[in-house]
Amino acid sequence: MTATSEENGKQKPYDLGAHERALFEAWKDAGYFQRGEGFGPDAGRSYTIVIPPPNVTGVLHMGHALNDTIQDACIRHARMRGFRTRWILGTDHAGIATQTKVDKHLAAQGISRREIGREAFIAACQEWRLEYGTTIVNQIAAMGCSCDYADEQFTMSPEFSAAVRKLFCDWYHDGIIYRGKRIVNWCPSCTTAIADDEAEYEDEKGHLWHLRYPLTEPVEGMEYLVVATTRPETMLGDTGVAVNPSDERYKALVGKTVKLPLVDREIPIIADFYVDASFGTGAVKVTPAHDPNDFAMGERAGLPKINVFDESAHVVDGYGKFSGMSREEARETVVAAFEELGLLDHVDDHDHSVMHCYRCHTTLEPWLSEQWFVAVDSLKGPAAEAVRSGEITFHPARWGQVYLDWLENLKDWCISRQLWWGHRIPMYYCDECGWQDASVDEVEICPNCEAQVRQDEDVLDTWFSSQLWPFATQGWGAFGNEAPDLQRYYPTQVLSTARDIMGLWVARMVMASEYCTGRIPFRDVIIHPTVMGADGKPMSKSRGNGVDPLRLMEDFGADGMRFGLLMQVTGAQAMRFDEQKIEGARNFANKIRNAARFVMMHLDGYEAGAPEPRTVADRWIFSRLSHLVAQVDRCFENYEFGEMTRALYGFFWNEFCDWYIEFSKSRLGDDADPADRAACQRNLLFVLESALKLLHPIMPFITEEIYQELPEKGAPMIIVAPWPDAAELSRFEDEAAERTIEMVCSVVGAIRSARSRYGLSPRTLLCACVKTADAADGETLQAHRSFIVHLGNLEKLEVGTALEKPAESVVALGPGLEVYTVLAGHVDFSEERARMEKEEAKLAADAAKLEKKLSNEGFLAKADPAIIEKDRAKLAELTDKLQRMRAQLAEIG
RNA sequence: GGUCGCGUGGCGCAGCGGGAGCGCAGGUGCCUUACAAGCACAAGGUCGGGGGUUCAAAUCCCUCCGCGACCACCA
Repeated sequence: MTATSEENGKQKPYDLGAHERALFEAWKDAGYFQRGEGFGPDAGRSYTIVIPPPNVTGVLHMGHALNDTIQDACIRHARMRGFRTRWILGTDHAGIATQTKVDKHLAAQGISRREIGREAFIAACQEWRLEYGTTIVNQIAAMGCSCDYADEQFTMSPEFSAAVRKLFCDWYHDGIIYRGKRIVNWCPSCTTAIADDEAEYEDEKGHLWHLRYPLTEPVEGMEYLVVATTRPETMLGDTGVAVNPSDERYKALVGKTVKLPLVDREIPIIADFYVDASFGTGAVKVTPAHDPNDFAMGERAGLPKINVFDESAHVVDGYGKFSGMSREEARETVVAAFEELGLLDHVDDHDHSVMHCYRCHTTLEPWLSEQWFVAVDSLKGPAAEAVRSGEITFHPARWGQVYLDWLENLKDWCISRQLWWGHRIPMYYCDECGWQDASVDEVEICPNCEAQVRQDEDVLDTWFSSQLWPFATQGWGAFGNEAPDLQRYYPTQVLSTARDIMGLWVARMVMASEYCTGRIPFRDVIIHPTVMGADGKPMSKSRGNGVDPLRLMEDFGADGMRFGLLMQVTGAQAMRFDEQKIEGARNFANKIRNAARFVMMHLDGYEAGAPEPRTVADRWIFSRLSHLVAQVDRCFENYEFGEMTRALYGFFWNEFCDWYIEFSKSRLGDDADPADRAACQRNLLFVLESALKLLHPIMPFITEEIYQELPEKGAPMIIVAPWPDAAELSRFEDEAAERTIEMVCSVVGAIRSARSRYGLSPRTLLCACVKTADAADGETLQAHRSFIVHLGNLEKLEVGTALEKPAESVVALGPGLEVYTVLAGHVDFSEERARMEKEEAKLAADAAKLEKKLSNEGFLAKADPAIIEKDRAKLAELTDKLQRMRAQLAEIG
């Protein structure tokens, strides 16, 4: 929907890797992409998403890649939760974008649009659409997006056209659509009106010309009035000069007239509060036909509106030598003429912003013309209320205010475009009797006098049809609110989009939906951050900082790109694209594959059964899994995708792989207890399968691929496998187990650290002993000695409360325990001493800081007792550790 | 002009009132039979400047500086 112009080159469709393509086809063939029936307790609830329809001639860019990943994650999550899901896919005809492209294409063959005429041109557009329209849909498929490909929509399909005509007629008959002669932003190159939102401002260096306008009759000795303007050429259409009514300098002049030079027109001097007395000379030339503010002043003062430019911005007939000149020529000539007449007072440099066409970048001309408008006053109230009442929620929430501000400042919307590619305005006119009406059906004969009628030549703004997207895609045009799909799948749940079309599209959908269906179009609006280039600037061709998502998929896989993109999502308004993150995600996918391989290759003698925590390691990983599920659920609820990916990554890599799989190794060997091995196998599978499910919305391909290899599975494919139940898993939460594993890990870490400090190979077998202050801790460690022996690569491990420090050993202090690693012959005691002194100093400093805090009366009086208690415990631990460290130091002398 | 976002170790970011974290890059040691797209260990920051609120501030408020977006627009 946001414009991407890939110049007429045909984009090579992304070639899915063999695995990805096969999985995609399997999902599609099984019908999982189509309107789902749902399952489980939520089967009655619908979850619909409409894709922001990309331009039919567009190609996938990073914005789409991010946005479509977000939507696919949401819809896959909902599908696994058992909702009736539907992700509506389709493309936008993109009036001006497509027309420009086809125009260029024809021009390259020496064909002009005007020569071949409207019908032939539209046929050319259709041809173009058929040729290129599948490109972006295939690219979306390559990403693995689970859209309803079997029911692809198009904003100019017959069904959609019927909806567009219906709304136009309804609004016309309700008096919401009206025709008027107004100033519009006119593109002289595209020769069409452009909506305010479609105009782009660019700062330009310009001049402020000070022109003398001779008074018709001198007033109080004044012969002339000096006006300041940035656009001298428009003076040909001046019909007045305005000053501020409270401006003392000009009070005597109000009501008098000046003789407009060059055209010799006598025009009045009027007073209007719009004029800023402090700017320029305080006197403004008024050109109602070529400036929106002048138009307004002209209306107030009843000035005539004289159009001096034609549709291509050349001076119209009747202006002598100026006629036929372009804007630029006319400017030079007018200024020269003033200079010649001695009426050019002076010229200042002046920077100002100038409107340009968002399509072709031609400078826009404010131009008076007959156009169709939508009166927004009656529409904006309900649209604002929907957000104010919380019926529609923005994520992040602050965008709600931006939305409301946009509505607040909304002015009537110019919907007519002087293009050919688009929905032709369904207005019919009888030139014989003057009959005119809007009609849903085609009209050929005047119902009044039976003469031939003609249809309006203009087409509608593309956004006019886009605003119907959530419901016109569901049968509203043909069946109104009774449409079966509408009843089942409306309102939609989530709309995810970029912020630049918040007003243009989001707000208009709300207004249209409230009017047409009486309901909101969606409940949650996700405004995702803008993907910036590596330099922090918006991606653009001219900057050359763009990244092609197709290339990313080739290099890192669709899963890698998806996960890597979501990892970078923050609540901020922009994200700086970092390809290293995509690479990291690819590595993560590889890690998942390898972990799965490990689990699968240790299934000898596997027997199916329920997961059952048997060891503390089991209890620990189950507890961690339970927390993870709850966290991922929370992230989905709040649409926090960055946090979600970080949580999944951390769990899978740093907990499941780094520790749980390592713990498992000693339980899976030939000499292991068969009952424990069986439990371990089941538990590994259980955690793996759960993690795969949690990862599936983001990494659909690899998770499905592995799921298919699992020895048993609860669903034919993971895409419809039931989502892990946080409430059910919460019974596994086990703080004691988490603490125990923390202790075990810290002992292993102490041994590894000692080994590494002295440059010993991890293969060197060592002896260690752990002295605990608490007998229970000793027993716990004893119970897990195989883990410690295994991960610490020990040949001997002693645990006890009354152990002596072994000779030739180094020490590490933990809470209530001392880990001695024997490094016979390797220890450098001076180095060891230095290290321990450094640690002692740190402990002393930390303890002192805490002591100071705990002796602060204000703190004791006002702080949360739980905090105080925590700090006291912390201090006790630090003090204890400090004493033991000092004892250790004394011992080594 | 208005509104909003961002300034945290070399880089990209998380944390948003009570112990400064993650990823990448860089360092050291390892091809430990799931994974070198890997493993282990270690190093690295007075959280943009200043002021305020608080027992307590990276976290809240004000202000300044720097970067950026959006909306409006001055003839």
